[in-house]
Amino acid sequence: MFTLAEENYLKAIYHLEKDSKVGVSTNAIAVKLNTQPSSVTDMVQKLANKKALSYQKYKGSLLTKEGKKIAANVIRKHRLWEVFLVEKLKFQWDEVHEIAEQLEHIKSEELIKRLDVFLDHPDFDPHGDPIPDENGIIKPTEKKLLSELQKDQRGICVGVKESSTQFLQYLDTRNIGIGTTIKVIDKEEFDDSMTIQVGETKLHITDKIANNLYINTH
Amino acid sequence: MFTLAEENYLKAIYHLEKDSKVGVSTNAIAVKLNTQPSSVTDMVQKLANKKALSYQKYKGSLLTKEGKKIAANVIRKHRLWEVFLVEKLKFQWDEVHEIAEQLEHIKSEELIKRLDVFLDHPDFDPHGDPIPDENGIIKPTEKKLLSELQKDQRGICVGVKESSTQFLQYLDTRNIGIGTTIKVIDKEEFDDSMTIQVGETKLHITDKIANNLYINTH
DNA sequence: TTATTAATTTAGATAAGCCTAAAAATAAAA
DNA sequence: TTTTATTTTTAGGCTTATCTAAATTAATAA
Ligand SMILES: [Mn+2]
Ligand SMILES: [Mn+2]
Ligand SMILES: [Mn+2]
Ligand SMILES: [Mn+2]
Repeated sequence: MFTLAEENYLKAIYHLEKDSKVGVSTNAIAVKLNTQPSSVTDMVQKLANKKALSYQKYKGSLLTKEGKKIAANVIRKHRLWEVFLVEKLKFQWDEVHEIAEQLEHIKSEELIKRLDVFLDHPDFDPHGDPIPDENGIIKPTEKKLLSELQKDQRGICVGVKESSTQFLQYLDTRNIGIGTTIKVIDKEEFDDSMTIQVGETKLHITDKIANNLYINTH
Repeated sequence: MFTLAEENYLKAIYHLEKDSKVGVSTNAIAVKLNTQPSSVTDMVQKLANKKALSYQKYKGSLLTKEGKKIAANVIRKHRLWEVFLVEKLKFQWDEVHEIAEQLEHIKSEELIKRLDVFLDHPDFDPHGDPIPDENGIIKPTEKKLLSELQKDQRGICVGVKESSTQFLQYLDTRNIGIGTTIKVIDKEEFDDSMTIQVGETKLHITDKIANNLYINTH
């Protein structure tokens, strides 16, 4: 059994591991969890004892198979609850993360099984993030950043990379959401800004925006 | 703000206070929460500092207005979640308590407000217990114990006093639930057992059963 | 009313999860 | 390859929520 704090560490390390094959640094974990590096050292040593990750002094941490499974399951719960909050309780997509941070730690296999059924086995959360299955498997999806699109290319917005309230509300006011069709009208090489078409309206966006929107071009 | 542990103490004291106007004894709280009396002393002193209850050495504890409000709100959340689990996720009524014990501590006013709407403002939980409103008010309901009924009286089962899995499953196998009409066919003075009619079938029950079923005779 | 028993509190520990400050190891720069 | 800077760990503390054992107070019985 893993405590709430332990689950949060595993989840953080899971997200940080994503790209790098090399050990996740103690400092990176500390930044992500808003704690001190010394606290992280304590905890990763504990998690190493519990076989949830492998850890070598000064070399960082890597989740074990077991650790990955725990982390993926917490993420599964987080995202299923977010779907529930948006689909059933009619929350906005920028309001659900904090609550899901709490709900993801509720312990009951049966609860999640039934929630999944109740929500009709959703594949993605309200931010377009994929929901791992019961075994922690995430099926890969076709998507690229809007910034990677060329002039005149079009696609459907399938997710956000950032999901801060600020960014989500920015998108809301511009009528951009999951499912929205976006076409690149023009790209400015100098500052990587672009003009896009959303519905009837043209919009000029900075690279920061274009780097945080996932698009499916198929 | 109150911690999970503090909320559990307040809830326990709230339930224990129900009848007695006198202070709730330290030992009673310890028994209810399955802790040692010394732990209770520590905690009630802390809660007294936080103005959630009044406490005098050797005299027990009594919730303040504030303490009662916190407790009632936790109970409100517990019962709303139980309704959700049974009505929406199709859990049995004997399966929901443990999960609700966790869910009751999720912190979000908005969540509960919306859950209440989603469930269509239920007045009672799956065990027939009343759900306090946003102000912690519980409207009094007409009910008496089945054991208080006289021969030939009839009524509708509106709640259970005990709600252990064992008892709830006992009722399930005998087709007794909230809403079931029960008629007293006969009462045995010697051991307080009774014969009751449930649907087409007659059933002989002990005083222990009759003392744990709430009946509305109107 | 005194002696005994029961209830309650205090004292002192422990584990989890965090912190600050100092020491040690590694990485980067000169 | 030294020196310097950065990262990471260790040492020592703190808070919350527990516990056990001992002391104290209240209740009950003789
Ligand atoms: Mn989220
Ligand atoms: Mn999300
Ligand atoms: Mn319950
Ligand atoms: Mn209930």
